[in-house]
Amino acid sequence: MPIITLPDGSQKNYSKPVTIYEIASSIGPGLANAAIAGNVDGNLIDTCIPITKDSNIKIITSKDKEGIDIIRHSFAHLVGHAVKQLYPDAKMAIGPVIENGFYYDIGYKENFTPDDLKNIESRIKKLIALNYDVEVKIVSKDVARKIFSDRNEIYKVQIVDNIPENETIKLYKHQEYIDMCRGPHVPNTKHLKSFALTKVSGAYWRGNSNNEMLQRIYGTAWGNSKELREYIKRLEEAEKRDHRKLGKKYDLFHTQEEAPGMIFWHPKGWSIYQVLETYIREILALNDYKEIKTPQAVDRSLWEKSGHWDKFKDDMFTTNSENREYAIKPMNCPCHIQVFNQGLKSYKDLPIRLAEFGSCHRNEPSGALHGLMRVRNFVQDDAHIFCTEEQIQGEVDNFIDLVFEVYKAFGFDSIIIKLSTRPKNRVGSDEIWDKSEKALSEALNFKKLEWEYLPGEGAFYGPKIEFSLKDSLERIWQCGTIQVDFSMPGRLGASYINEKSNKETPVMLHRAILGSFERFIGILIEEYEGKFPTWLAPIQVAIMSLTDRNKDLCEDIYNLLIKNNYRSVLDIRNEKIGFKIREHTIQKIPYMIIIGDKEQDSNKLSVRTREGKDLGIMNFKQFQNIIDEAIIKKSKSNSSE
RNA sequence: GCCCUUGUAGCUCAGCGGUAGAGCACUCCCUUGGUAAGGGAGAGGUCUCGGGUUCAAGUCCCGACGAGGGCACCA
Repeated sequence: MPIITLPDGSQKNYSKPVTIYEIASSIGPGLANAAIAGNVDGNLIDTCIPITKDSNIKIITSKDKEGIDIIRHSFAHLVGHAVKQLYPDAKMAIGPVIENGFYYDIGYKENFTPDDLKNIESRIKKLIALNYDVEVKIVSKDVARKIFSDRNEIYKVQIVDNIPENETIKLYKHQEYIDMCRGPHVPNTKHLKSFALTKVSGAYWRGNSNNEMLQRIYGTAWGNSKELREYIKRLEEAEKRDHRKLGKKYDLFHTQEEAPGMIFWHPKGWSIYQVLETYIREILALNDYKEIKTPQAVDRSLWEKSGHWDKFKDDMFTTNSENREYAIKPMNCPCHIQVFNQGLKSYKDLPIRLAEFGSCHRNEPSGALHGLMRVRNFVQDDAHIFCTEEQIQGEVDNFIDLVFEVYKAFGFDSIIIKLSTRPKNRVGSDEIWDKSEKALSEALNFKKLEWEYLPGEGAFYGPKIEFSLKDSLERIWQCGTIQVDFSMPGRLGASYINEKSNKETPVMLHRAILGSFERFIGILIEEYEGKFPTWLAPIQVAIMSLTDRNKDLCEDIYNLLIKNNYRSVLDIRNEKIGFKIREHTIQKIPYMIIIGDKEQDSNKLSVRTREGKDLGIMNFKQFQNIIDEAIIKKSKSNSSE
């Protein structure tokens, strides 16, 4: 005889098993009508499943986060219902919930187009309007297999076959359509209102590119139409921050057909790049790194020894000269070991930290290229630390601090940390991998950081910690990294003399703070929406004349600015001051100096910020104090705010 | 690499079988104006490239290349 405890602590006694729907009805018809599912002692269940024992329950509606996810999941089933009506030969595979929506993977003889999407969408609307009940049925594996094989649902049969033998299967019946799911699902399609099918794409069955490609239909769904509108609005706003759009708008860089995946940096974009490089160079010096420079193309024999030729031959650009084959370097590590190998090293020399702003080329698949984020030629703020085993922990600790220090300077607060462990395709013994993975996980735990494992995603020579950042559309990009490598130094003959006068192989730590300059700048553009903090801004000051009478003084001040290393632009065009201010504001130039007769007579400057704030009239020295403070603070907004 | 979409003036886009269009930017002229767009005139395009269909192709079809969204990949 179940005693049901509600979230407010009140209890209800039932003389027989009771369903969520019945409990909701006993509270009120409104709640019964809104009930999507129930949370029973932490587990979500359908509204029609009888509760047999004493439980704490909560009625889930579309106002709950879980409710929205259930709605999204049920929408996936509706895609199935609609698709099977329109395309009876379609074979449904999987239809999970994702962030903000859902998708369904479908096998079909033809590929779906946006027109198909429209048809499916309008059919879904018709089905919703029927307000039909969704029926739940719990069956055995054998029954489920029979149902799906009778219906020629080959993917569902495969999924059934992968479910453990003694488990039961829940079927959800949407009129003539039957789907399989852990559930719960909405009890009636009346709960399904605000949705849109957003895109079609191909997706490999079971995520394996050796398998056939299925059609994936993506959708978004929300508790009400307001939430849906807000979501679409958010997407549109995010798209405006796209670094590829802003790169054009602010004249930072471009790409063109002749060099896919490689960047033509324009003066303004290159200015950002150089400020970053200078900053990182300061950081390296403060942390006892030595900067080096190594060759761009190296004979294939070195890549054979390092293991790259074996693992990444097709992903390297190669070139020939006088019967020798060279690879354009895809990484700097083998070259750094060559530098280390020059001259005999003592344990007293370690750790040796060799840094390079190394330009690397990787022949990435064409479909992977993405603006500045994924390119074929990029420059890493790369370094390799040669050390003893005992020194690993300390070096990793210090590096993690360094990454946080640098990311903080850019205002990044949500850094995603993952530890990628041994992949299938790897070099080195299991013992070495155990040791390397442990070193990294212990360092993370020591720092009390939130992180998670990424099994099998490590580099072929060692595990890695990844520090990732999100772009404006919430896509995650790996930036910083530190990787433990017990293999490559040995393969390439690196050694030092230890305390007992014996030759020993050093451990090598691969590490990068920004990752690639290209990707990091891409993230920065989106993070700042083109409104770069003064220290990074490609143009820091615009100086403009009010009338032609003020041109000469403007030129003088412009020269004074550039002699003091302020990145400046002179605007003495015959245009109204409002027009000039508008243009430079749109270009997000932090400071604007206006010179008219008033300023000329008093030998002062009128200063305005890109935020529209009038800083008033001041002399050059006073302006310098203001801008210097902003530059030193690296702050996101002008110091005047 | 795979699936869908897409490629017109410097930029953003319209045109979708019948002599290439708009806005902004650009050039010139007038205007010298005090804090987010003053006015006028002009110049600017083998419509990504290569085939094909047609009396006629940015416009329809095929292919290549690039780009966008996914998938796979990401040392």
